[in-house]
Amino acid sequence: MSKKQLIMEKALELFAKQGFEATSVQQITDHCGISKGAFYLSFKSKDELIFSLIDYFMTQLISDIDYKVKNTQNNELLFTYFYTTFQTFSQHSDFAKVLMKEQAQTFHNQELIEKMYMYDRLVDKATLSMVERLYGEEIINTKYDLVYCIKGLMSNYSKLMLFSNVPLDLKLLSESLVEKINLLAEHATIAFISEDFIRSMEQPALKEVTNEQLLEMLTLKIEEMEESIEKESLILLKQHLLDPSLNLAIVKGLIENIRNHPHCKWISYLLLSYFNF
Amino acid sequence: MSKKQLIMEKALELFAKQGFEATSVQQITDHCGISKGAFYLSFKSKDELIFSLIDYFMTQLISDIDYKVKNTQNNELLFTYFYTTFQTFSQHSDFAKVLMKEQAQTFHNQELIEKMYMYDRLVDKATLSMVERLYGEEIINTKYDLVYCIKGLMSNYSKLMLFSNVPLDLKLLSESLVEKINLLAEHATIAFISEDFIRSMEQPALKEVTNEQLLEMLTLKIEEMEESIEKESLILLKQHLLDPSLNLAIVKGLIENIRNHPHCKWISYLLLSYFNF
DNA sequence: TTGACAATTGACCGATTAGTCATTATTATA
DNA sequence: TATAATAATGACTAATCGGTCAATTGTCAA
Repeated sequence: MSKKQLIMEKALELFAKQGFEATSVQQITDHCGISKGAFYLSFKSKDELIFSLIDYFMTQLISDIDYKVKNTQNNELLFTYFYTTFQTFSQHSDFAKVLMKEQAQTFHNQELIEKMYMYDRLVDKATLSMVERLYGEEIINTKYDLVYCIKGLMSNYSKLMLFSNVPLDLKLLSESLVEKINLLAEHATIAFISEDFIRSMEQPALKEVTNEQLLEMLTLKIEEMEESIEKESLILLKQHLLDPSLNLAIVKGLIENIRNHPHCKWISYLLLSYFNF
Repeated sequence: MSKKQLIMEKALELFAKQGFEATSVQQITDHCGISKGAFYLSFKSKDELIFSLIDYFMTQLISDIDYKVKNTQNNELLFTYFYTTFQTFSQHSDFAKVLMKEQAQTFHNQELIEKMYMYDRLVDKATLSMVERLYGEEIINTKYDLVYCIKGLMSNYSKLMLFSNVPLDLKLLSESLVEKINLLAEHATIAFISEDFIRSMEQPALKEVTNEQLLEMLTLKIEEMEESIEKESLILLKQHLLDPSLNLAIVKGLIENIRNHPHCKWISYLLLSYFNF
């Protein structure tokens, strides 16, 4: 076994127990029986290690799911989907635990968050195409909800599987979920998640906007606006960004002034999030 | 506002954004505009702060849910359950985010993990009693699965609500979940989670609260409260605990008086279960 | 056996953390 | 106004972190 693999295996055990942030490089190297320096011969940083782990397992998981979805008869498809996923989680329970623990944006590395988000979307995509193939036109309104139900049930039962130490009957579990999802697909009528909603979520998450960016946008906007309360408000807001002197309540009011102007919606949205309103 | 409250509010904002571990005490005090020393005048450690936050919100949430479950007509119960929970999450979205982020055993403080586990079990308990009341004998085999489905769907849709920045139609969301759960309750036949399984997972949850504990809590609460109907009610309840003399109806009324005071939710929940209401 | 090179080590570094405490500022009282 | 009591401060400590690198050990052809 290469040193890299050794580190990945041993580190995964610790991450599953304690979480990524809570595990130090020293602990990992102790657990491997190597020195700290040796760690950095295999990985250039601790981030690169978790990056490798997530890439290694997620590519496998997603290609597995995708292959199964594409190459299974309809009558067995849903069962296969659940069963293989649960089996994979069961076989690689340490990784699954890490995934569960770190799912909610625990990482500080922006690149890693984006990677996780991308993998999540890929799973969604495979699930959606399965749902569409299985139920066709009859669930055209509720298909996104169906995907979210599958996700919700899977993640909750996975938690049960991973964090209870009782060995579970994964076939029975998968069958019970198949029954549930079939029921929902055939009889549920109220759609909550619409196509539009999905599209609005798909846009890249807003990065924290900087003072400089806001100033630049304000300057441009002020130039293009005609004399009005809105323009006056923008000017005051710009001055406040350059030299903060206004009461927060006043700032909020100024943003409120421009919030409904058709050309200022975006900038007011950014200002609101900049000032944490 | 007391300094303690200020710290709790400001810290919650940061925890929601960055997570508990990733937020330093220095950041919190900067955000409050106070010194680091001042923080330790209000809380004896960073752990005590997150402890207080979780206690403060979870006691409210659980007593709210419990009360709703006990005091809503069957035909509206499930909707009310979903709607109030989503509304609470929406109103206290920072706390809900912290809850989501830290749900998977991220904490290192053992006491805190146990506390979270206890609260989780209490929610399960309230949900189970709702399910039993709604569907009675017909779901006797699948009731635990039903509870887990409710949890899974709720947590997944809550994530959607909290981390998408689009305002959502919570009534529609609740209605769609009501439909789904009704379908599962009425038609699902395959049970995965058995009574035995639950029992094997069970560790001591809420111990029966004693007269002495209640007296102590009441004494503390009475001290910190301002003159009001609520305080008067607490004093009468304390006297009744020391020397039972009041009619049960009066006791129930007194508890009702304090039930909606934000600082009395937990104690009223404990009183209700103590008197078997 | 030697010497050149590669692999490995762990003491060390700067940064950051939770938490402390002598000092200073503020408020209440006489 | 003077004095005591209380509140607040921020420089400081000890510990831990990820990451580095001069020094040491191991390997193997000559």
